[in-house]
Amino acid sequence: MCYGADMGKILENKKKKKERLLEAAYELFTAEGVENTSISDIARRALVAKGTFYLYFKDKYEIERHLIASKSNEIIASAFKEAMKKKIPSNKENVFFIINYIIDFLASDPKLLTFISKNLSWGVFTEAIFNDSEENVLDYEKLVNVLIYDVRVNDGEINEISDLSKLEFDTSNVKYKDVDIMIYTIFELVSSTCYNIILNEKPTTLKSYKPYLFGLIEAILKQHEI
Amino acid sequence: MCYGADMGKILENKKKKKERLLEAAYELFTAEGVENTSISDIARRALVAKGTFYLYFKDKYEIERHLIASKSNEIIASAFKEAMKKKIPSNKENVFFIINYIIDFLASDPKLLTFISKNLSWGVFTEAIFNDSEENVLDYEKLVNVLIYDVRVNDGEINEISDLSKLEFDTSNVKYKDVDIMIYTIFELVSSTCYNIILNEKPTTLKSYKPYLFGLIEAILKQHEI
Amino acid sequence: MCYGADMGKILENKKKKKERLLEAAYELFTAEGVENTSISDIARRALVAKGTFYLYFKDKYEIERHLIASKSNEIIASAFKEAMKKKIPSNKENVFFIINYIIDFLASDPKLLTFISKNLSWGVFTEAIFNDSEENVLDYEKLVNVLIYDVRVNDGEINEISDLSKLEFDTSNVKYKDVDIMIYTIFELVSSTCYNIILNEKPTTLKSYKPYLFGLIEAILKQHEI
Amino acid sequence: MCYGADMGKILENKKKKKERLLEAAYELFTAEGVENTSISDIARRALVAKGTFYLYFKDKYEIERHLIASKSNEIIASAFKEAMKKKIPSNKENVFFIINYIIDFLASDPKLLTFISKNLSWGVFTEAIFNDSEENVLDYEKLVNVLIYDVRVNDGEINEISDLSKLEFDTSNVKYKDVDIMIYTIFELVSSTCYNIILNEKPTTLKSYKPYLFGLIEAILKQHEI
DNA sequence: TATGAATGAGGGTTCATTCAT
DNA sequence: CATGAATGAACCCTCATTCAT
Repeated sequence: MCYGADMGKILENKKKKKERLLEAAYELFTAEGVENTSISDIARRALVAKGTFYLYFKDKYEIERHLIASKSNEIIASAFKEAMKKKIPSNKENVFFIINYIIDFLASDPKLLTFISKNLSWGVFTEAIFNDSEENVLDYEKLVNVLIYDVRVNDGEINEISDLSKLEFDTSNVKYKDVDIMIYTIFELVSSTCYNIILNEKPTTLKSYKPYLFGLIEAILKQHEI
Repeated sequence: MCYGADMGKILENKKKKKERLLEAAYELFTAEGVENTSISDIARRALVAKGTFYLYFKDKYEIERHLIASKSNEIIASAFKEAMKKKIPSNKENVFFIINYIIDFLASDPKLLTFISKNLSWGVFTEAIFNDSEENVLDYEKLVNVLIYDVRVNDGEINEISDLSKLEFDTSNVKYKDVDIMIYTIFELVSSTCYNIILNEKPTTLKSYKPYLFGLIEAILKQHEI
Repeated sequence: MCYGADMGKILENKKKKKERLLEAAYELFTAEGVENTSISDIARRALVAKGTFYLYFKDKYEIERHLIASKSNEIIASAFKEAMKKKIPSNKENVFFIINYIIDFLASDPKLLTFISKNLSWGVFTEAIFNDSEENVLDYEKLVNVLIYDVRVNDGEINEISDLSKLEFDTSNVKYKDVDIMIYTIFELVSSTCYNIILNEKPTTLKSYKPYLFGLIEAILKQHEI
Repeated sequence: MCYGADMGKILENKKKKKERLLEAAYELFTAEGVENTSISDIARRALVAKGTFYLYFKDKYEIERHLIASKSNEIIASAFKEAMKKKIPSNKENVFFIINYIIDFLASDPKLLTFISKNLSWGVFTEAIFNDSEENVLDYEKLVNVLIYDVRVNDGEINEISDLSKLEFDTSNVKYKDVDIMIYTIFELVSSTCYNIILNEKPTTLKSYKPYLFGLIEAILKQHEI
């Protein structure tokens, strides 16, 4: 029948379908919750037959994992990009900028926050970073650099990502030990405390909480200073 | 269903049916997850007819809330009790003792940790404390005292629980401001960071993480010192 | 998309399934009553999976409405067709013929009578006629013509169905006012009185009741003569 | 235990419970519909244990039949009583008065109408009259007298109720044949036509319909005049 | 590839009925 | 007589998954 169409178009179409499924799923997940969304719903919204879903994803949870990974990376990558632009010289200021960027981003999109936070943990996060061979993968190495080192770092010297604790750059007069633990702690502190505060303004508002939060992050950095 | 001859057992069952349902639900929730547990499963495991479930609980989530509240309170209450026994004079030491107790308790019961952590947030926690008029209710007031004030505090002076931030006792030479935010932060920090560490020993072991954690708690306390 | 080759077959099959469901439902409704028939029963009898039912009908009552409408229309349409064939010149005789036809039809199929009479009211009847855009729809306009006007009526002149009371054709020397009320009264009288008489022969037999009934219908017609 | 109490009180209490159950059922049936009312609901509203229901009624439908019979009789009896009071000399006027009374009564209580009309047919009606040995039984004989004979009728002459067709009183100058059929027709005509008209004002209002209705009743009476 | 009709297991929920007290 | 906890069958409905087209 229609098999005379050129292959490029078909492939493009295929890609588009996956994209549409992801998009549809995201809209439904954020609006109704993952548990209240059926594969039928997703397919219907993507204007795709139900059976087609299974050509791209195993089940609802695979699409969920995809979304969590890509949405997280999206946020972090854009924070990272903005930080790069600013060329902030101080490590601490860089960390602050990035975290502040992420918090404000999530505060401006509570549905995304709800979706991400209910599912995202540091475990999922690092898993996504290291295991996902897809296009959205974040360069964790660079992230760390932006977060805690001066951007003038020599790239060539960091290639053993899984051994972050050994990263000790001399790019400023401050060095850190146990960088992975440090990042882990910051990540968990920020995500867990901000969730309620953004969504319910409890026990206080985001604005009035930030001084405490950044004070603590400073303390975490100090803890790991050598 | 055939109950056999022993009437005493029937009576026992009647009295403890709710207990049995809670117990069965807890076992299934921790083993299979809440979403993968059906009311049928719970009833079957509790050796009770499916319809009987509805005599005690509205749905799966009511039983879940019950369990979260009671299990949390159990832990916190026993930590609190132990702390009382010790009569630790210093506030900081008290806080450290209680948090350490809870962490070790959860580390010794990973199933409980999985269940609690997936469901417990500070919001649920305080809700449980303030709204639940059931038997397991924790005395939040005393908890706060144990956590941050000297135990010799005069109880009569604290009765406005909802205005925790105004509690400023002169029982030690240290006073705190924004106590609710302080507790919130500690709670979220501890629960979110310990989850992965206990269950996966990632990014490090509990033992090696504790110094960082308690260092941070100390920083939080210092932040709120007046 | 392009798989339209055997769509005809699929659609035909679908139509058959709907038919089977309707048939099964009808048999069960007449034998056991609507309230005593479950969707499971209907699906089982239609040799179809339970879930399949929901592909065609929202619930038991949708199928019931379908059946009432189609069965009623079937009867009335065939009465109407027969009357057309006869080319009876007198209005009154036309009305008598049609009503008599319907009564005899129902008397010959008590199950249908039970089903129809328990559910059919004039409200349902007219609703079916005007709102249902399906294949079984009766041409109410023509029905009215056959019932009370000479069949030589010029169709073009009647197109405002909702304003039946204004239909006043000069096709015979008799005109009627309040035609809708007239039809309503005849409909209700016939259906309510015949129900017991056909099913129980109480308080008399159908044969001996007919003179009274048709005498009354004549009186109704006379009431509305202008 | 309480078996020392006098029997009168116990019996009275028993009667009260039955009464309460009937009352509760009526309220629920009219408000929610019979099918949407459970035995639990009835018992709860009657402030009686669920098991107690079964001491008085076999099931929901027994209580329904009770109610239909008693409510119908209530209406008819009060119409009858009012007619007696008026001492209307003419048969026709008597019939008109009673029917008008009933129609207006039902029009003023649509919930009762819904309940009665969905269930009441002439069959149920006469069954109730003849089979029910309870307190609310209507004196059908007197009813007929009031409806179609002068009230000065000699009671002694009518005692074969089941042979109503033989009742031919000389109390006015008008005699009727086939009285049972006559009453049947009037009953069915009135109840079926008034249902929609009262509840939906379709196809017209009650007020504007009455002339037609009473015209027809007059025609029915005339049909049976000897 | 793509489709969407069909499936049927399994979930939640209700409720008439029983029965030990 | 009265109770009401317990039962479990039966209901409705959803939905992941399959498969012929």
